[in-house]
Amino acid sequence: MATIYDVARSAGVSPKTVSRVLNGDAPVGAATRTAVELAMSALGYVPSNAARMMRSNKSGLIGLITGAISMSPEPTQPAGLPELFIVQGIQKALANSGMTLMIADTGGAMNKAAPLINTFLRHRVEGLIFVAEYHQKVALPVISDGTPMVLANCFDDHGTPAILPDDWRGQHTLVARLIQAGHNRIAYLTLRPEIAAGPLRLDGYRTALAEAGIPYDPTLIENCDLEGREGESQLLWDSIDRMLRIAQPPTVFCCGNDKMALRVYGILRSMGRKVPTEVSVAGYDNYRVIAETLYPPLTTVELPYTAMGVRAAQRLMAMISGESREENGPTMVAGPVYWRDSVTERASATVSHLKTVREV
Amino acid sequence: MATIYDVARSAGVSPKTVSRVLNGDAPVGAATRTAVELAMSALGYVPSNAARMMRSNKSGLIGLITGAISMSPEPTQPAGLPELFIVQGIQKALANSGMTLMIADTGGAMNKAAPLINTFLRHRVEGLIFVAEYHQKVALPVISDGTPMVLANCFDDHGTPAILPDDWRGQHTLVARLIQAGHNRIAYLTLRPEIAAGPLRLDGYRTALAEAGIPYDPTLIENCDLEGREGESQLLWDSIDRMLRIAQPPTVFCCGNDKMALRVYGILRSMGRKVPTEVSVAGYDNYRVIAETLYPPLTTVELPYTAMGVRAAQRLMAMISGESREENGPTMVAGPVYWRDSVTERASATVSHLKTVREV
DNA sequence: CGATGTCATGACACCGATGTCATAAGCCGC
DNA sequence: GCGGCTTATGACATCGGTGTCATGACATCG
Repeated sequence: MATIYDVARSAGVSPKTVSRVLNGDAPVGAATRTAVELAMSALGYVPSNAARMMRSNKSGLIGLITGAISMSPEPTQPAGLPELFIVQGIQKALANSGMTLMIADTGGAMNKAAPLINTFLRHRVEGLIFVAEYHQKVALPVISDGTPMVLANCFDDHGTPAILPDDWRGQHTLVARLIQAGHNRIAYLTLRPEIAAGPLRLDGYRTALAEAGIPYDPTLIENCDLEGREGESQLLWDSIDRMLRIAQPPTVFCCGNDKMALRVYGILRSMGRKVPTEVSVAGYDNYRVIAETLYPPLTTVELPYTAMGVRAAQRLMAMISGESREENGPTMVAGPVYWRDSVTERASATVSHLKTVREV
Repeated sequence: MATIYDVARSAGVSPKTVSRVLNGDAPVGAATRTAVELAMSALGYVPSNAARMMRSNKSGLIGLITGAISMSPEPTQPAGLPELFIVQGIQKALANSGMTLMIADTGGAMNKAAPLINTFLRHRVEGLIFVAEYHQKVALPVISDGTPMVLANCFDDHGTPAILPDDWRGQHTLVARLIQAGHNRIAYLTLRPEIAAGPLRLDGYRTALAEAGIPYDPTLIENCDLEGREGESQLLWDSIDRMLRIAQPPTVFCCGNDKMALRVYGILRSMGRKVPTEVSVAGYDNYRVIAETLYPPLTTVELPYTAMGVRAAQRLMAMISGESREENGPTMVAGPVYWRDSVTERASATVSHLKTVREV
């Protein structure tokens, strides 16, 4: 690999002059400049970032640690997708910053995070982002030197800046709109409560009901999330069957996520119930492969992964530039409701203008 | 950030001795060693990769370029997933090599590949991998210096080493098994022919039929892939409706991909046909979110993305170590058929031992 | 006991850029 | 014609590690 000295010799100038042509930080004579540029392209010269970094102490690198590029233990899960979208957002926000993103993977094992952080520190990254697969609490080793770090889709005990989805608001908005559309018997097939999002969303659901003066009915709630284990379809079938038999059956099923909604479609149809004319269905995640491919398309709440990535990158850049080194507290990012055809509007509801709502 | 000189001064030794403790490349006295280690942890010393690289000219970096971390123009597509799996495979294969993976994204625009390659070259990556979203031909700028490169899920005109899915073999194996299971009227709802995989798979289908002595019937073929545009569901409905009305209707629908199969499930059920007792369905991709979530689970062919990633990394490592600098020609990777409950076994077929075949 | 070898350690140069300072040429105003 | 200024360029030190070689203290061997 050619060096700046090779170029200098070939062009008959000093290395420093070549450096000046490269960086344009001082005037260079026109003839000299072209001679240098010629030599550079003739030799296929590419400057070494390592050498540049030695002097400037600026690496131009951002380290990103994620757990889901590697295979998840449960292949049924839409593993990796959330993180992928978050990474997309980060890429997007970083694209024009001149920073290069370095991505490493924990291989699913949290204990690999420490060595990865170390690798990044050796490369003198100017900032670190840790992305989690789902909204959760994490325990990362403390970074002793001052390298700024941001958590995305997770939080810790040390008050590290975090970007989180606003699960409460998402569910609340969805349920409020369902009510607005004339539904008042709203079943909720929930995620398991151990997931951080579970209780938050349930609370959003209850608050929306309460605000509309609709009593909370535990009969319409069922945890149908078995963490991917067998029997989920059966559990769903039984729950739906039970709820449809009660005196005032639900007119809409809110599902913990879109994948559950996909199953609910199949179950309702196998039961001979038409979606959405007889029963409405709503999901959560706006997992597009499912939500837009299903017929009818699924009403759901977007988990604003891309937006979270953008925010994470922006917050990190602010910390790097020293603007807001210690502006603590998590940033909550709410996602819009995507109103599609899986939910009917019932008598006396006048919300036709809500068709396919997109607020980004 | 503490340097090796700080550590040396703090431990009362020379920098070179600290270096020896770090690398263990020469004997160091026990007392000296502990003194150095103490000083290192007290100062929170992290060696600089840049400085190390200056001398050794070994970066320990592998550059990975992908187009699908960024948002695809058509959000309905299962964008990014294939590349994600390929990247998983690459990570897996590289995990124990001591190499660090640097991932960059073209943002979907191919013309951004050149500057990204340049960034990588500045970082003196020891190898490059380019990953494409689907099996296709690409035109990348030639790398003038000797940095080895491997293409994954794509190929070019220069004979750059490439890792490709064996689409012909995949479809061939699936259809051969369908025949073995007693089906001889096999409909094929194809991908659009512009996609590299399209013609390859169709040829695999025809060859399998021919080998079994089953005549090829164009009535059973229809291109139902509108590239994500509107009307795909309608087109599918019409095609299926037409095929089910012909004299000898198909007993199984082979779909160009699993997403199409998801739609076909819905259409068949809306038509009142039971899957799989009345009609069987098969997909392609083993897109697990769909294939395993559907009821009944979908028989499909795996696109061996992870395996392709592993192969790509292995081939690159071989090139880096100089073993097979110029072993040209693409590497074809075949994926197994996942035999699930969406296909019935018909009279006189004795293939019960094939239930859930997994060959990895 | 002197020759040889191993162990433990340090001095110094070097990798490839860039910051600092010096220098020489050309131009201006007085 | 001289001081002062800008322009164009180069010499040299420096960043933080590591390779090479030298050195001194012991241990071993014939």
